[in-house]
Amino acid sequence: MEKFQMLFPSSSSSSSAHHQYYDDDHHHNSINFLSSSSSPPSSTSMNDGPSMMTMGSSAADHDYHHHQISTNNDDDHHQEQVVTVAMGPGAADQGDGGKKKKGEKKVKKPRYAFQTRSQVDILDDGYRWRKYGQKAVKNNKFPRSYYRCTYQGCNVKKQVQRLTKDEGVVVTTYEGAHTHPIERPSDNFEHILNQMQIYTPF
DNA sequence: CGCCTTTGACCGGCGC
DNA sequence: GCGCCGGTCAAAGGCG
Repeated sequence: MEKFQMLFPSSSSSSSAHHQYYDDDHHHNSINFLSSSSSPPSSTSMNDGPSMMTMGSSAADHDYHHHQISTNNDDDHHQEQVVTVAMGPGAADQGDGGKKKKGEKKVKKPRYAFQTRSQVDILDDGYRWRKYGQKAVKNNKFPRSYYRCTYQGCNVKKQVQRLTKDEGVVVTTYEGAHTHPIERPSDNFEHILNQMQIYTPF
């Protein structure tokens, strides 16, 4: 998959983005915002990379944690304000997303990944998610969780995984884009997500 | 009672 | 062809 590093619009200068990342597989027009020298992308394949995150609803409500976006690269810096975003070609999901009906070729769906520093795995983005799986990940002691948006007709999926090396870092990978309004207004994390979508060439 | 998590089984792709 | 591996299904139970 392709990965890009993007700096969240923390407010001020967004101009200094020079991309040092590249997209692995397919280069489609995507965005890479990189700020400051961040580390190299997750070195290897997706094994250590993406994980699933939950944006669940009820669980996270009671106690909020502030998640700050940061970069991790399991090596050096784990406290930058950079987000790694993987973006693919536009859309993806809904029409055939991952499921192929007879004779259809599988289509790669774009994935959007970012890392956050948070004590809880579950970030609430305002959508409702239902967990449908959990698997152990190689090289990681923490399992990866798989979630799906419960909105009817919305096939957006999400994965969340915590890094072994830096327990404070949670990697969230989204697959597809929501085509319906957010069900529950939450904190401004939602806005960040929205901006990501704006940047996306859909 | 409805919605959600849990968990092992299952499946398709890929490498050997 | 077999086994690994990442991803998904579905039954059963939990919780508000």
